[in-house]
Amino acid sequence: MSKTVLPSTRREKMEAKERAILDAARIEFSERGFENAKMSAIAKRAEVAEGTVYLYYRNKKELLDAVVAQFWQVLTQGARKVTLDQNDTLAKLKALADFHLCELVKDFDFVGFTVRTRETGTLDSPSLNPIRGYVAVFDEIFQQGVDRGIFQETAPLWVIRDLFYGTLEYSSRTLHLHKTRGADAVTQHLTEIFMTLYSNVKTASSTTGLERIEERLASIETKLDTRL
Amino acid sequence: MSKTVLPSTRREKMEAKERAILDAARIEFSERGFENAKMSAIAKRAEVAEGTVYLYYRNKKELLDAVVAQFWQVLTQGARKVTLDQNDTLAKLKALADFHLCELVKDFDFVGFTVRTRETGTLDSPSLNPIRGYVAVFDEIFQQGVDRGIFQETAPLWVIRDLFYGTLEYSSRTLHLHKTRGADAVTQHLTEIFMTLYSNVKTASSTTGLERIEERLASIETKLDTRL
DNA sequence: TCTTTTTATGAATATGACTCAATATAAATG
DNA sequence: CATTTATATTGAGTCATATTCATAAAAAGA
Repeated sequence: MSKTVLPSTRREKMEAKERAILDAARIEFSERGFENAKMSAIAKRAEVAEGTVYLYYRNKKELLDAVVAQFWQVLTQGARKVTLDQNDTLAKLKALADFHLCELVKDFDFVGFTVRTRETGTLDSPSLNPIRGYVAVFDEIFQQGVDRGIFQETAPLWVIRDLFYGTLEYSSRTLHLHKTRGADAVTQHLTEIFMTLYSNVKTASSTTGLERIEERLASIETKLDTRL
Repeated sequence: MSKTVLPSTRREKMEAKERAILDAARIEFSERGFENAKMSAIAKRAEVAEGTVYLYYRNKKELLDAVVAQFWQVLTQGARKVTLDQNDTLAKLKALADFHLCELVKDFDFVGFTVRTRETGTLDSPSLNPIRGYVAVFDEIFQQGVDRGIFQETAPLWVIRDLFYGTLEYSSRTLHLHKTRGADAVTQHLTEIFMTLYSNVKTASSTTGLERIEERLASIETKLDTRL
């Protein structure tokens, strides 16, 4: 029985060391980029010998993969959290878009790392799974919208998903280069697209168009009134 | 005067050598990727000594930059050609989208190379200019649409541009991984977006004034809601 | 032809990822 | 607790390859 109780000490030590290496690698990679990051520097930062790194990660590339995987896992947690705070499906999407764009601009380098990871990875390489988990967040929200009857799939889901993430990823580059511009405009626009393109609210009520317009105008008026 | 007439021989020789190196590099890079490409192999392919390469390009990275720049230049030519064949603005956009997506899937590696190039490049690094020239193709077409009165800028141009290229680039990855899926669905969908979102053709469809008003109201509402 | 300048060469250097025989540490055993 | 066995760590050494530089070849000029 001791085998299952005590080994924790030893295993814990190793796990701590693995974490230390991973953390050191994350810092080194994002500070210097992949090419310029030195394994020796990572080892020193993690306070282990150079050879030790290779006991935990087969090579530099695999170490990068692990760092990237961790990045997407953390991002997924954040996305889930931000998303749960919203009730409305559209608000969830907006929140996800804002979060995603903000994080990508902040940790811009990791997008590049991810591309590099993708280059060599096969279809079901473990390093790609965390990204799968991340994109699934969008899929779930959109699916929920379809279930609730407020969205309709006017195109294959993957097409819509690529529109969403593609726009955000590309915009993050632009925003990263031209720091002045606002991220709001992007997510705002994206939200509008989802409203006008996939929304299915025609059947929502049996009231006439005129009444609906009057209702909305009244709502807008009060909102504007309270604002000023 | 001989200085301006005869030097052509010498200069031409050098230019030919430079081209040979660039061509060799393009082949080597796309066959093996950046990391695995060997400078010695490039030199051998170009039939020059290893040191000669460094007379024309400061280092491996700069050689890659040159290859990437050439790639986008060629792409720009292709895009211009494909685009000029169309009269209708929307047809131009569709043609550009089809071309872009097709080329990106075909020469998928170069997208990765470009990211690598972007990583180290500053805002006006020469390696980024060819990409500028490329995205300008879209800008011109869209602007033309605005001028002709069939498009309206419901968002800043850069936002719309990023939607366009972002969607296509991201989709090219998906298509590259899952070869089975159709690229048509993507460009088709994108075209629809441009039709419904930016189109300004009052007479085109059977939409009533009521529906249009509702759409505008909806747009105003999201703007207000998401502002909070 | 001889001199000077430019261009090309590839052996030598430098760097950094990766290996492995030697060593230290921990667990198991008696 | 001493001893054996298993596991983990070390860092000096190997190897591959990008980059340099003294030297040579080629071209231009006189």
